[in-house]
Amino acid sequence: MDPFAVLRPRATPVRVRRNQQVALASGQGETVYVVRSGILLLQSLPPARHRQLLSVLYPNDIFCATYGPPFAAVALGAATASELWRLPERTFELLLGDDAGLGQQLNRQLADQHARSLLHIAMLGSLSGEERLTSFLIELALRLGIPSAGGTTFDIPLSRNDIADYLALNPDTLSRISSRLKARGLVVQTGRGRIVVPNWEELCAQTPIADSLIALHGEHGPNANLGA
Amino acid sequence: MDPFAVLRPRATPVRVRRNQQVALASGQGETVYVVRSGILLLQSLPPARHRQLLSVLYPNDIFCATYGPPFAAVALGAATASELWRLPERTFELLLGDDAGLGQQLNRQLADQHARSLLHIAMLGSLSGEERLTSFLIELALRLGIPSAGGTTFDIPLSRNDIADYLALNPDTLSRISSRLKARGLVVQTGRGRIVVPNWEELCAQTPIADSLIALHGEHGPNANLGA
DNA sequence: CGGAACGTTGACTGTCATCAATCTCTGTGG
DNA sequence: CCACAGAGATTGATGACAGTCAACGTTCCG
Repeated sequence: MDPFAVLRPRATPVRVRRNQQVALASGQGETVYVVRSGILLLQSLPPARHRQLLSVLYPNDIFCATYGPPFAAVALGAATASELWRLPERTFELLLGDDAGLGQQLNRQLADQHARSLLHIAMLGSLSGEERLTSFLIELALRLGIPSAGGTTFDIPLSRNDIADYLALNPDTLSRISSRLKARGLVVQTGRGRIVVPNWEELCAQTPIADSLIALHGEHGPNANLGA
Repeated sequence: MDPFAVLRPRATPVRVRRNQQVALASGQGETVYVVRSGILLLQSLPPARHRQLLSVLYPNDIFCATYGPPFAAVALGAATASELWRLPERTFELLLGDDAGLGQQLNRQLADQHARSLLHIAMLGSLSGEERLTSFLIELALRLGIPSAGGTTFDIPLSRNDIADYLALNPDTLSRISSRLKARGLVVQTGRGRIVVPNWEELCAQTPIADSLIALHGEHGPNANLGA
């Protein structure tokens, strides 16, 4: 159930609050992070340019500064209060050497994250703004949604600006798009940052990558039923 | 020098011609491919929609169907005549278990490829069409360029449409952009699909991600000098 | 209550996609 | 060797979508 539980004795737990940044260039040797709970955002901050969110990290996701992208302005920030495990890269590699099964788990995990990045490329490259937002809502519903009376309910852990930067849209444009979705009844807003999807099939019909999203995110949330 | 040479005795060499597709869903068990020479393109072909190139694979890059993205219409095609090594996934995992150093090499390689995907997300998300094309030309120059009299020379192994699909641009728009670059003297065309970059610094100044491109692609080509 | 941050909406602008016409290159056959 | 056909590349005209700027509303702080 918990593929990385074996790391626990060697890991340093780290708690971060919402909007807190996680130090990456820690000086003394590189570090591996394993997300235990919460949601983190990998972002690039090019000078004098819009921030771009590169990926959203969910529990069990792994981030490693050396394995990660070597560009200057990359940072890891918390979208919600989160718990991480921190391991020195050297320790991590020793543990991998000891346990072949762990290495295989690691490969699968990293491959899964890579696949999500590739899907995100396809999203940015070939979908319209409206399709991108519906795709993202489907992703969140799969990860965070809980079945409820009027449909699937979930909180949106990212701010408006975060979502805009993730989907490569302007915050203004994003606001327009989400107003359109609400007007069409595809989503219902119930309180600040809380969303209900009344008709799952109809939402999925709005984007050509619904199947891929279900394949990549469907088995992680508390509601594998949505994939069916 | 050749981190994956140990795979040779267990691998099946596969040769592909330009534009040939590599079968992915091989039925009996999953397969791992290691690129030995040439350039391959990972593409997604959503129904009734534009093709999107997800990544460009260079020698030593690894592709594995299970590790790769699980969406329906993903295919691997050859941009140039190429040679691959094919291994059953099971064999690959056994070899990894035998040799801890190999596992570490594999992790580094996959991490490098993931970093390239993240950089591509940043490209699509935050760069203009013109910046995307110059970034791609820098990438090709780093990988394929050879120093010559008037600057750095290289052949472009992708067709116009391939490049457009990779950069998420329309072929028409791409043509306009490349005409603009030629008019500004940033690149010089010498024959079909052959390019000379007369002024490397000036080309790099056109994109904010030049440093990242050099970090990710600079140590692979025959001209590490460009990174300096 | 006031202020700041964030979100929404409208008017305008710019970039890129689309469609269509023309041009260039390449290979083929007379 | 030249003419021709076909594919691919270029270029122009036009339109749609998203970005920008500005004004207004809302929420959440002190």
